[in-house]
Amino acid sequence: MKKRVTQVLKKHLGEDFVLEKPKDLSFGHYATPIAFSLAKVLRKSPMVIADELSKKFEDETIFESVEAVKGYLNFKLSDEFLNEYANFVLENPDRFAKDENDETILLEYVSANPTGPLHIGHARGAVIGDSLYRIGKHLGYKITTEYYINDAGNQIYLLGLSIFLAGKERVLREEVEWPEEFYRGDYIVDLAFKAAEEFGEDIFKDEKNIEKLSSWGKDEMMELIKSNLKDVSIEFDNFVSEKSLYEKWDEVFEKLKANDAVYEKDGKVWLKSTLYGDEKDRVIVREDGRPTYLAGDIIYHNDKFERGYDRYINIWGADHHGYIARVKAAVKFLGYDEDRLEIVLSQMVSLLKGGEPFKMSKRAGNFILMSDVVKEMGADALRFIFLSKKSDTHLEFDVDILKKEDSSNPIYYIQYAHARINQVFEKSGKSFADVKDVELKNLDEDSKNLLFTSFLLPEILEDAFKTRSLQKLTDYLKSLAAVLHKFYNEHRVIGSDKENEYLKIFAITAISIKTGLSLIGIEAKKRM
RNA sequence: GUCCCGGUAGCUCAGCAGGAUAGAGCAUCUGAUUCCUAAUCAGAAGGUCACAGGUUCGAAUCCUGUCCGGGACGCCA
Repeated sequence: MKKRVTQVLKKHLGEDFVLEKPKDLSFGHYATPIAFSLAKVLRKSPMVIADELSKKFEDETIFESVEAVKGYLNFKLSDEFLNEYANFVLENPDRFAKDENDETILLEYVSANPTGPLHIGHARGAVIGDSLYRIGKHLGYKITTEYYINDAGNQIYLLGLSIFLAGKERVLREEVEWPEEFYRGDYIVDLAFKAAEEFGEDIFKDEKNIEKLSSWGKDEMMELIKSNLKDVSIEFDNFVSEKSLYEKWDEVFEKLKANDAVYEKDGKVWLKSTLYGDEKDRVIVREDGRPTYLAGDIIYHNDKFERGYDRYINIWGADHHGYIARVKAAVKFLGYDEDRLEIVLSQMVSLLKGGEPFKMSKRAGNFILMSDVVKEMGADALRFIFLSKKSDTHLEFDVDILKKEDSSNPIYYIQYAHARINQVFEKSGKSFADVKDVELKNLDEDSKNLLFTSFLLPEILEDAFKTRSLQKLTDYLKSLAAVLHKFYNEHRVIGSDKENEYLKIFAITAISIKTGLSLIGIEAKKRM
């Protein structure tokens, strides 16, 4: 809809104008303050300019009126246009708000260490990533999702060691001296018992088995993580193992050397990341020859760029923000355009329950488990709350409030709007198809408003995706539901002389809500 | 000390590629149901947009500085 309007405006106003939605719909459906910016150039008052410009639109059937008000140019869409667009949506409900884009995107998210279950912080990134994927795909982008498994390095050894020691202590009932660093939490003990079942208790007698337990434990944890994700309807296209990438280390290292990106000092190899805006140079190979974590990420990003996507999006926890500069520097050293790599940060989450801090799970070693929260409030509510706030700001919420089944819970509010429409259709004995060909004309303001608001989905999606601001979609769904509820309270549908017109508009609204909800991973209910 | 995020209604937050009277939900108060689900709606009340300068016809929005809160500043991942 916005595209059509933009096209018509370009014809008369040129390329350069800002199209906005007036705060008050009574001004019009769209507006532009172009006269203000032209005022300086033309040395005329904005009012006069707007007045002159408005006359240019007299022959456009898409608008019912184009008015100049206090320097603004306000556009009201015509019934003719709205009806035509409504027909288009009802003919192709599955294609509503779909678009075509050639851009290919590699979206990496979650990528939590396979050393324990997912916690609430991971969940936020997971939900944002998944919804970005759903929306992007709907808009036609070719998106691949990927999970980077940190299965190399010290933390995997620590996992194996923790299981080993827990086995000694709890299965073999031996005295154990715990090191300073290890994974706590009852899930480690569970793993120890499971390992005893699978390999026999003797596995805890020889330290040589730690490696085996590491690898086995990592696989167990990946399965657990996948099932945590599945509980909120998230699946990945690819899983990439850090360990397997090291085969390419020599090759990548040569490339860095060839591009004069590294030097040796104190027996270590450093990346000259300072040259590209990092605070200091970073070690990528230690004195003992073991590559650092950054080395793995360099290989990984080299691998990503070799696969030739147009754009790379990483969703990271905000505690990694200091890491951005060095990875971008590495990408540049590898000869790729670092602007194609975009990092979306997901900030910290604080949870309350009944006004008190949400209890941390002893099972997880004092983290708030994603699975506990899902159990507490349900996947839909969790998804919704995470998506309704900007990703890069702190978020605090109370699970008890999101659990209530009334207006304080936006999900029920939206679901109820969708259910109401379906119940009206059911009561009327008609289907969407029955009202498809009804002509909408002489629409009253309320009808027009509901129809227009329902039509906004495509432009909202585009805006939300391009700015990576998914709260725009949840906000929109709330406001669309509000317009529907208001309409419902003020107009009787069944039995009115406009029954079929109203039903047709309701059908459009339902399609918009259902489509919007599906893109944030929530199924629209037909009855509540 | 450096960097990142934030400071908008009692609470949780939108708005911030400058634009019409700063919004929503919750909480508080008042009202609406013989009628398609009241899981709803209508209305009231609630604001020095942290502070101070600057740019502009116009600033919550952009720039500078200050204050306050959170986070990051590993050869951990």
